[in-house]
Amino acid sequence: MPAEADQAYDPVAVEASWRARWDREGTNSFTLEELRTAERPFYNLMMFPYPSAEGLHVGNIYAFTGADVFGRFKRMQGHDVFEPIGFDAFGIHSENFALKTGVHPTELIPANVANFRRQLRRIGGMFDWEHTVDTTDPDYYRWTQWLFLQLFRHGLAEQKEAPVNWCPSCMTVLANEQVIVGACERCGTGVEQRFIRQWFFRITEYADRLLRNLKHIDWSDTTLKAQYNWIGRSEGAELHFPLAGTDREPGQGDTGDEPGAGATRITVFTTRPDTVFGATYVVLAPEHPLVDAVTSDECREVVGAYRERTRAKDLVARKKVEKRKTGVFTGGYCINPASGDRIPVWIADYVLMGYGTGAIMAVPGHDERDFDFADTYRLPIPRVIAAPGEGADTPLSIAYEYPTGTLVNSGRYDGLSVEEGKKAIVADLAARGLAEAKVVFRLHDWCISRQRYWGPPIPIIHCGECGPVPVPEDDLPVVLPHVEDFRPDETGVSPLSRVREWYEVACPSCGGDATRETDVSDTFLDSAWYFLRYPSTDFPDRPFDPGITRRWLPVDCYIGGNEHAVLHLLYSRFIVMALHDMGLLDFEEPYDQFRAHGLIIREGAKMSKSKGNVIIPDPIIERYGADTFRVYLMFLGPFVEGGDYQDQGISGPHGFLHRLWESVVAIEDEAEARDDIDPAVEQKLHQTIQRVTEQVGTLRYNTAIAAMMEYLNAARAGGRTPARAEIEPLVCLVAPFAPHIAEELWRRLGHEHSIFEGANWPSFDPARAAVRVARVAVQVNGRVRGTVSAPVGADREAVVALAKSEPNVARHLEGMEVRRIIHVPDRLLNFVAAQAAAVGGTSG
RNA sequence: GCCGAGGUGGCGGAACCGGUAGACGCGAAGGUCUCAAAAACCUUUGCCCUUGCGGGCGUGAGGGUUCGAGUCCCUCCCUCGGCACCA
Repeated sequence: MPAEADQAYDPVAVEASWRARWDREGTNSFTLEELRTAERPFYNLMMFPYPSAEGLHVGNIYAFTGADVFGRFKRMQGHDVFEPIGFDAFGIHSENFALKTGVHPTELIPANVANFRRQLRRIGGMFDWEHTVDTTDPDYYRWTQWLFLQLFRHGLAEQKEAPVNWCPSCMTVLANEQVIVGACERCGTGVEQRFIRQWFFRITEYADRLLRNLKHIDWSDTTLKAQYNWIGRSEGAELHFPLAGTDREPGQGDTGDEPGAGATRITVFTTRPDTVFGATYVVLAPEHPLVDAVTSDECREVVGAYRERTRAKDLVARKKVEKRKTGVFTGGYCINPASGDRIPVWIADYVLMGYGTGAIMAVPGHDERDFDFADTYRLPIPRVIAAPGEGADTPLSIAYEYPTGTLVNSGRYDGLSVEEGKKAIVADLAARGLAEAKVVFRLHDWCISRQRYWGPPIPIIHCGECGPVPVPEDDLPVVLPHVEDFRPDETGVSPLSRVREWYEVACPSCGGDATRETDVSDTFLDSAWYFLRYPSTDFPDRPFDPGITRRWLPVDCYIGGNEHAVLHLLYSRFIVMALHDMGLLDFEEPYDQFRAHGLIIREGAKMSKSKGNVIIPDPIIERYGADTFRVYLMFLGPFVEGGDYQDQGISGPHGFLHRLWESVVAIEDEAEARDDIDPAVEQKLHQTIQRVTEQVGTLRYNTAIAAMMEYLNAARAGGRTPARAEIEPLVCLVAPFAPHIAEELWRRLGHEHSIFEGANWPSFDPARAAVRVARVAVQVNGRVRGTVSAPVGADREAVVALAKSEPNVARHLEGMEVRRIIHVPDRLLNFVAAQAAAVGGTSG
């Protein structure tokens, strides 16, 4: 019946017609009723993209295809798979683009989103277009602002002073990525640090729980490790070093270590209190509040200059490792609480105010950075830990940092192990009020303030009388006002504060004159809860519906890039944990399973716009079709590791789909099943179903595709036409990878419904997959000398007999004495043999 | 510097739990079909020696354990990704 033209595989036509049918029939979308009643809900999430002007990047397509394959696979196994997509459209890139091209983000973003939607449809993702999210939509960010208010109410949002990168020429705050070797990326002016008041979420309160929960979530190993290291729990102690005056005036000791004039001691944090006898000086961060108090008059000028220089460094430079450490002596001294020695106080920019107490005790003998510093400034480097085989006087040529050994030069603690020393010293100092055991985390609080335009305004009103007052929830959203030119001006105030009718408001609490917060929030806040919104987009009056949320969350499978291994994933875990504690969610981890995918490179090189080697998907899809493109992307390497896109390689998958098409077309008109199923092909089919099922389930897509290719090759070997029962299951196996062609072939095989409606994933019969004859490798002294075929499970004697009758094996055993026989059933037989002893003499 | 991942044919990559290294695909060579081209199909393809049978070598380098190592252990080299001098 089909016309001649209908017989040839035309991917573009097939794909267009099936996309239309999916839309028409709502194949991939849920109604509210369906969301409420789905019996086997499976929430398949992927990281939503930033809709750039360049269009969908292959990296995005790679990630989405891999996630979509998994979703379709689950669906064919009978799950109700919800697979939403959205747009993470706020942020710095739109602002930059706008400043460069003059296109306002409010025009740019809708155009980009429209283009992304077109491209996303084209790649054949199973997206539910009835449930999408756009973070710049006031109907979305209204709830982002609501979320801020919940955190504020529960004491998890607070204002603190914090440093930012400031470009004095652009008069604006820069992100770390906008600072290029200490200069502004736009104008090249040197960047400096400024301290400004900003909003923080107190994620550190959750540090311990965020760390503990890592033990029971099913995530990629690398991602778990990254989170573990990022949170960075370290056990140690705070030690107090009483001030001891300057060179001129001796100090007097009392208590209290509050920063400022009255303070009389420096508190440091250390993980190695056992090395305290080796602390020969103390270093303060240049910003430390005690610097003024300890600095002597002689040193004041030098110290002031050094602090100036530090301030002039940008945040990126501060954190970079420099070989040569710098610092200056303050002229002040303090007392080592363990040894009682009077030791100098320095300041140096390798000590950061943001970590621990902003002060360290320097133990040059046992810390590499302190060693370098002491070496540079000729400070003493005593040894206080001896490794096995070393003594108290063994010279140190480098810092000995290993946490094992014995204490030396440490008074009455000599001879204790590192562990014992830690305990004893902290206990004794604590008894004298000079120490407390403490756990610190390297995780900082989450700064969500952005001094920018393109983001959701933070819903706070500042009132002279009442302080910061939350915007009443009924007044949400606080709509971002349209500012045509949001460039900063000489006034140095935020662009939002120039919109007076927006900026000036009555205080919701007292009614007096007040002003709105002009910072917008971090885009990481937008993405910290978007997965809660997707299934509830049908509800305009609540962020997430409790019933729907209970049915669909937590997310069953989340696939995304490891570039978000830390921040995004950690922040969303924190938000969910906080909402859980507020009683708004009944789970505390958002993602049951997370898998990080790899990166895709091209012809061995990283893709970048500047190199001009970026893959542009549209022409490839036009030429080969989305199905071929998808199969190729999944074939070129293990999904979790990424792979190398080689332009010519796509012809392999293309040919495969062609052959599959031809095999179906060759039999589609046949009335009923032919009877010529080849037993060998049948066996291979069952093996293939087994392999593909296992491998797709564990994201080993490349080998799953290889197995399918191998099977099709076998079914068509010698020009044979596969029978219907041989080819139909393959159509199903291919479907998650190449959904359009699978639908078309499924229809041609006589099925009315979509291949994705109903549990069409084929099952295999282990009995039919079982191998009956094994090929056993025969070795003589570990070298393969032949192969024999033996029935599966054949015993040692039988295999030995077969092996010995193999001529080449027999030849190698001639004149040898077999000492041992290793038999690995169904795999291998190894004769361990030596030259028979009897033969004397030599031979050439 | 630290953390993480990884080094296998001309190329991308396979290889269960230590058991025939190189599946699958690209590329290359030869062939079939065709007026021709494309597509498709068939054969060969790790390197070296050999007409053939067969043999030797071979998974970044060097050692080790083992009947047997791409896989386990030690030392070293290189590549990629991430980063925060975190005390």
